[in-house]
Amino acid sequence: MARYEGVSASVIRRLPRYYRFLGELKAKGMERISSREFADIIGLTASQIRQDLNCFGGFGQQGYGYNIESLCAEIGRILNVDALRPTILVGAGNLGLALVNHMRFEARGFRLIGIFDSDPEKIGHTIRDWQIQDVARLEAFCQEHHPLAAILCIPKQVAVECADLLVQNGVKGFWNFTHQDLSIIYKDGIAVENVHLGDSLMTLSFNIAEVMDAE
Amino acid sequence: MARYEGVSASVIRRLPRYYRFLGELKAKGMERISSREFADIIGLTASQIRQDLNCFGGFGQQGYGYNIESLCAEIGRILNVDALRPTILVGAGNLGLALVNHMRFEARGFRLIGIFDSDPEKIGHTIRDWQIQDVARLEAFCQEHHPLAAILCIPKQVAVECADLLVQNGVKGFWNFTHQDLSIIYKDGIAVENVHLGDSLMTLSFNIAEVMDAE
DNA sequence: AGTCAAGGGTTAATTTAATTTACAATTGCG
DNA sequence: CGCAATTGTAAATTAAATTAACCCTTGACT
Repeated sequence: MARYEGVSASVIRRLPRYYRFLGELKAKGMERISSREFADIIGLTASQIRQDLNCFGGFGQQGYGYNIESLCAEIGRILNVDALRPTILVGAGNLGLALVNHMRFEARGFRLIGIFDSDPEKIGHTIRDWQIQDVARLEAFCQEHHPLAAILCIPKQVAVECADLLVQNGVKGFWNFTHQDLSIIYKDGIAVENVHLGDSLMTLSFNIAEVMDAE
Repeated sequence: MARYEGVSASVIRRLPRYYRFLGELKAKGMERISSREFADIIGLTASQIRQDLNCFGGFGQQGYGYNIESLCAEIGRILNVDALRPTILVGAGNLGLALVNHMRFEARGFRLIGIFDSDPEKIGHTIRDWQIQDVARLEAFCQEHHPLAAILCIPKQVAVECADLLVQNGVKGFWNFTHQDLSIIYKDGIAVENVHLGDSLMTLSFNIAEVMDAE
């Protein structure tokens, strides 16, 4: 049984936002906040925030509000940001490398343990602390180091083949930047977060057309 | 009046997916498809596809199905992928450059006309066809070349200042990779597409914890 | 030509989810 | 000790997404 079955996906998607804003407030030195103040900052309503949080338990105090530090810690625990799952990157192109250089994986529950690519030009090069390995060694690596998560920045044509191999070797989640919709393939038991940047850009295209027509 | 007021955001967000799959089918040489077949491929139901498309008009033929090429063209027209809006990139770090190198902007309604950064180390360097310019020249550049869209890959602290300057100089839409939620600031008249990769990664963290607990 | 099966257009019905409202219960503070 | 603030929570409301149903057109086959 999953920990939080029945909590809707939209609530889950708001948690990282709460976490992000709370982290900023904490950094500013604030100690407590009411749902109303928080709502103004984050752009929601007070009751929605209270209701979202109550899906997971009561983290506030009546008459006082929420303690920023402890609420932040609670949401971090719900999101499992301390898990430090062994994670690999497959595909060391521009995008993959940008992610390695930019993302604070350790602050979000992931620990990078390997980078793979098929391009002989790239294999052997070192990015930060990691040496790019031949994707041919992927299965052997999995059997030795047991990654739980994988970041896919590879061409669509090889995405399914690669993902299947990883699933068979124990990977439980994908951060998927390929054009292949993996969520269609793995219905249960595997977590997939698709990031379709192209779709996002086209949505923007539509919305720009809308606001320009509205004038 | 906007062109498609009243069409819900979730329908809009499905359009790029339709467009993407139709493009693949077209590339495979297929000519026609029924809503049922398409539903199986894309992972939805036939009637949802019919209903989504009917928000914009009737593109199919009863007893025949949809002509793939013309449906693809229609959706492209709705999404405005032929607009070729003058677009700038602000922030030439790893992520910004990965986007420039990877995204097919021209296929999605955008034409890159300039790249800006504040780092003297970067200014002057050439990426593909574009020379990185000093962000101090941003306003002058806008007044001369009138960009309509901007891709923001800059630190949170300068995001609002930069966005305000661009809005004042006619920019109508942002593809926002900063941690600053711009959609809170610009309610109407400006299109904002936030891409919070950190939030996406945390959502994955939650979902991996869920599937692992479910076992 | 005529018949029939296939399949989209369209409206209605259903289900589900998101949101708001409301108020009792609790706490901090003066 | 009492008041103002503010959460917890359930109920009510609203909105949206989804499914179902059926008519109508089209193309294919005889």
